[in-house]
Parts: sequence; C-alpha cells; structure tokens
Amino acid sequence: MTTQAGPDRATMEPSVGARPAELGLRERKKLRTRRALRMAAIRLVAERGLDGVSVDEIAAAAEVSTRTFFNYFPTKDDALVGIDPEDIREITEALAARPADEDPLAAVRAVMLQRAELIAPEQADLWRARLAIIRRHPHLMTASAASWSSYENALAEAVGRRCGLDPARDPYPAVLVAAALAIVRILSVRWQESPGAPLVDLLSQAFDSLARGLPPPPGASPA
Amino acid sequence: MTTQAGPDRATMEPSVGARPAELGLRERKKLRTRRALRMAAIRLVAERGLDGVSVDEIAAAAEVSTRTFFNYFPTKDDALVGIDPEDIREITEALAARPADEDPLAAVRAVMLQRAELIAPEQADLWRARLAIIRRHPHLMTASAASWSSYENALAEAVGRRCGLDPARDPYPAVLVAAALAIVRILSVRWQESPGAPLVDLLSQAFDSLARGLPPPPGASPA
DNA sequence: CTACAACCTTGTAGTCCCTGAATTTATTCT
DNA sequence: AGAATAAATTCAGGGACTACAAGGTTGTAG
Repeated sequence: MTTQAGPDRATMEPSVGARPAELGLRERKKLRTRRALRMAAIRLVAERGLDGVSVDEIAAAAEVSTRTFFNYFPTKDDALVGIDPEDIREITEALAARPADEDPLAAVRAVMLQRAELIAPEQADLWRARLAIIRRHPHLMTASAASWSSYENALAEAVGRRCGLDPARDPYPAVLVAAALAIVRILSVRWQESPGAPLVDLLSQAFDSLARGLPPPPGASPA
Repeated sequence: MTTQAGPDRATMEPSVGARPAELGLRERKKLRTRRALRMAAIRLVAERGLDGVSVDEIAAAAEVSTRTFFNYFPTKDDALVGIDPEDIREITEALAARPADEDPLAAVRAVMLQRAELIAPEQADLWRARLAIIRRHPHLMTASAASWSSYENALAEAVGRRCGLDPARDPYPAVLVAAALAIVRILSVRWQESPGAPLVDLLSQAFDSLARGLPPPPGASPA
C-alpha cells in the first residue's frame, strides 16, 4: 500500500467474495503483500502503460524486493490480469451450490451474473482500470498465461461434476465453459469502452443469445 | 531446413490453402524463411521442450540470424502457435464466399470444417506435433500473444459484414466467433490426445451442440 | 520464554527474450 | 549497369525470469 489515500479501505482489491477472518499472521501478511503487488501493478500500468513500468518498480511500490514479486506471480502479466486461486475456489463453490436440476448453461450463467453484480457497485474503478489495460494490450485479453487455462479447467470440472460427465472424455463441459468465459471476456471489455448499459444486462443478453443457439439478432440483414 | 530428410517436401508447412505462384523472388524467399523458422521451432521444441530451446538455436537451425527471427515473429511463442496473416486472409475470404442467406453460425461452421478437412490427410503429423506442444505448455493454448486476438477481430469483422452488423457496436459477431474458435481450440487438442475419431466429426458434433444452445448432452444426469 | 523447525524474504549472478540503430547484402526498377 | 528499395546482419543494451544460498519471521512445543 504505497502513497494511497485511505489505508483502511483495504478491501479495494479485485477479489469479490468475503474471506475467512481466521488466518494466522503469516497468511494475512501474504494476502496483504499479494494485494499490494496487484494494486501497484494495476495503478502504475494504468498510468504509464505496460512497457513504461518494470517489475522492479512494481515491487518497490509494494515495498518488497523484486525477487519476492516472483514468489507471488509467475509473470508480470499475471499480477495485472491473472486469476486468484481464491476466486477460482469461490466460483466453483458457487457453481456447486446451484440447484442440482438446473440446466448447466443456466447455472454457469447465474454464477457469472451474480459475480458481475457484486463487482459493479464497489470496485468498478479498479475493474475499469484493469479492463482499460487489457484493451490497450490485446495480448493480455486471452492470455494471463497459465491462470486463465487453469480457470477454464477448474470450471469445466465443476460443470462436469454437476451433470455427471467426465470433462476428460466428453468435450461438453469444456466447450460450455469456454463459450461462457468468452462472453464474460468480450462483454466486460465492451462495458469498459461504453459506460452506458450495466454489465449485468450486457451479459444477460449475450447468455440469452447463446442459450438460443446464437441466432442472427434482430438488426441483422436477412438476405 | 537443417538436417532433415526430404528437402523437397517443402510443402509440409502448417498453412493449408494454395498460394498464388506469381510472386517475386524476394517474396518467395520470405515465405521460405518464415516456413523454415516455424518448422525449426516446432521440431526443436517437440524434441526438447519449450524451455530447452532458445531463439538463438531456432534461428541457427533455420540458418538466419537471431535478429531476423524477430523480423518474422514478434515472439518465440508466435513461431510455434501464431496464426499466419495469410491464413487469416484465406479464412475471411472463405467466409465471404458462403451463400449470403446462410445463417452466420452455419457459415462459420462450414468454413472451420472445410479447413479441418484439408488439414487432416496431408499435414496431420505437423499439426499433431504442434498440438502436443500446446498440451505440454498450457499457456500456449489461449495465448499465442496478439495473433489470436487479431484473428478473432478479423473473423468478427467478416461475420459482421455478412449480417450487416458493426462489430464495434453489436457484440453478436465477436461472441459467435469466440465461441466457434473455442470449439476449434478445444476439440483440436482433444483430437490430438485420442487419435480415435476424425477431427471433422468432433467439430461437427460440437457445432451442432452450440447451434442448439448447448443443451445437456444425452449422457448427462438429469437430476 | 526459549529452542527449534518451517517458511518467507532477500541478494547475487546469470540466461534468455526482445528492441533500436547503424551497416551490409540482396533484389527490383529504370 | 546503376540507382532505389527492402531485407539480413551486427552490435549494444534493457528487462523478465530463475537457481542458489544466505538471513529473518512466524509457528510450535517443551
């Protein structure tokens, strides 16, 4: 937490759900360091661009050594757009908590919308900064290196568990998850670009379209 | 083309369509260099793993300087899994050539299946090697840096042109393309893992499922 | 509260990726 | 052939990232 306004608004971190407060000092410090590094990375890169900021500077802003940075994130990119293992856990749990007879796509849709709801009011600024960075550096969009990949895998497993399919044998869960995440990815960036409609509405429409088999939308030319 | 068997099988390159033969010497040499670099990269990394091969070695194997490597590929990863601008052109043209009254998703599906057909018989080995590399280094899956991103954008524009939608305003083309490419990506890797069914069949089923709105498949548990 | 083990952080040294600029070599045009 | 153009090479350098070997902090058990 470098030279920032409110030192007590420690909850202004890209993560969404509540964390268990019962952690030892060591664990709490690790979470703080991780947050500080992530915030410093996002803030500095938002100001100066990806190539205008070195890992050394990010580490210095978070008041740890450069070497320590790489103990927390395998890559500079991951500090910016990587997915927290914590978030993955929350999402898969939310998915498992949906009613068992719910359609798989509907369940994934509900979880994603719920998270978009939670994000919108509180930490919109931080997410907008993040998305603006992604927009300016397209390789961050799909990438974020290994983390997005493990995200997909974890979600696919959760979906597979829901509907009794082995994701390693049946491609259905992986395809569903990939399509859903593509929607989140694309509409998030769009939402950042034009502050008009709420993100939840954009996602909702896109998921509707997906559930109907992506028919040509009303505005499309028929012939 | 280092110490390889047949120097005359120069057509064994990951690209698929036919190239116009009317090119100057300079252009032909550039294509050859690009191919040599790509092949050397895939071959060496398939043998020794991603971290066991340096750009210097790839360049040496292709008999150009290290600096020249970066004149052809912005990144080491791109030499392995990047998409050729040439391929993008071919695909968008194929998309434009589909009947105008065809459903957008059906058109994209047709183009992807057609390309899968062309790949299968001839260059299966090279593609298998490529896919095996991707499987061993998950960050290459989604990534390949900027090239997938521009691939998505180009395709989205082509789809938008087909159905009279501006991809910058309406998210439909981008979502459709992302879902389609996710299918290609996932099923390709799956096809590499288990050499059973032909790639075209796998893709065909997945596109069917997508067009029906991703309903839970037969094997799924209902309650 | 002290000893001890486990873990985290740090510094060092080095490899490799990637880039800009200047120079040299190869193709194309006239 | 000679001029114009484009590509390949050399050189110098910054920055990402890693293995290794200390040194500090935290948890734990007597």
